[in-house]
Amino acid sequence: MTVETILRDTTTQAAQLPDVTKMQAAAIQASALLKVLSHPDRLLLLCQLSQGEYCVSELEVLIGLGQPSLSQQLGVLRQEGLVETRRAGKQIYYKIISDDAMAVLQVLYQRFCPDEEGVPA
Amino acid sequence: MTVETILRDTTTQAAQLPDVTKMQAAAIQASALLKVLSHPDRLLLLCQLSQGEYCVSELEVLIGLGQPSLSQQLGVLRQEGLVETRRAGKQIYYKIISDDAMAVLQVLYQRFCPDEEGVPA
DNA sequence: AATACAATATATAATTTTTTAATATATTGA
DNA sequence: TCAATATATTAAAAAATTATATATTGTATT
Repeated sequence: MTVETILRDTTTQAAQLPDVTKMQAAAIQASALLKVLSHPDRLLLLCQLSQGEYCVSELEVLIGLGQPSLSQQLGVLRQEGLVETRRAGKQIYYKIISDDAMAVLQVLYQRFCPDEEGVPA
Repeated sequence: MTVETILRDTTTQAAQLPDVTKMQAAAIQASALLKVLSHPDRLLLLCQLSQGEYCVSELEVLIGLGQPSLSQQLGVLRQEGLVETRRAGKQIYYKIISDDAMAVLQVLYQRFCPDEEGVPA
């Protein structure tokens, strides 16, 4: 089956698709973001950070990762431009600065973190 | 810094977070989905499939992947339960059956595929 | 029914990349 | 000098990539 056959066939939506080159460029960008998120520890880190700023030692306790591993994963998030740091004395605080990441996190939260009723008083 | 210190500190939101175990389980599930999506060819395939059903030979032309590689990536999508197949004669048609995947794709589309004005007549 | 071809899937293997994890060391600030 | 964090190193393991070959299933033809 040739491209022409497909494009000629008005019963498919192929003729109305955005052109493949642009889609490829977008797919490369998007998949790079997803790759960063597709790691359980990093994703958990971002979930935590989606709720506010935390310093490394707090994250270490909350996530349960050793310090070097944690710093390494935070380094990945920094390199990819998903988070930003702020120093306060000895501590370094991290927060999310990527809207794209936040948008994906929100969908994941809706889909994978079912609302639970708070424990009634 | 201890867990107790963090949880005692009402200035953080830590005390109100869902417990870490549940978050971890969700993170593992979610990151598994993201991992499947975090591959440019597979993501492009899913973008295409988000617009309807296509058979392998159509995808081969549209995505520009060789047949064995394409079948292999489709196999990954099948194994992960993201797509379903239907045989029609010699062709095998694929479509997306994962709502989770569709939800993520939709966000990606909004974020990475800027609306273009259609070519005016 | 026997043959041949088309569409798709699977297997194999070689190569290269990534990941992971542990340990050590460096940097910066109090 | 200690606490908090980052970086470097390295060994080991796991994954991805690509190419090629082969198997399966269905259709068409004789």
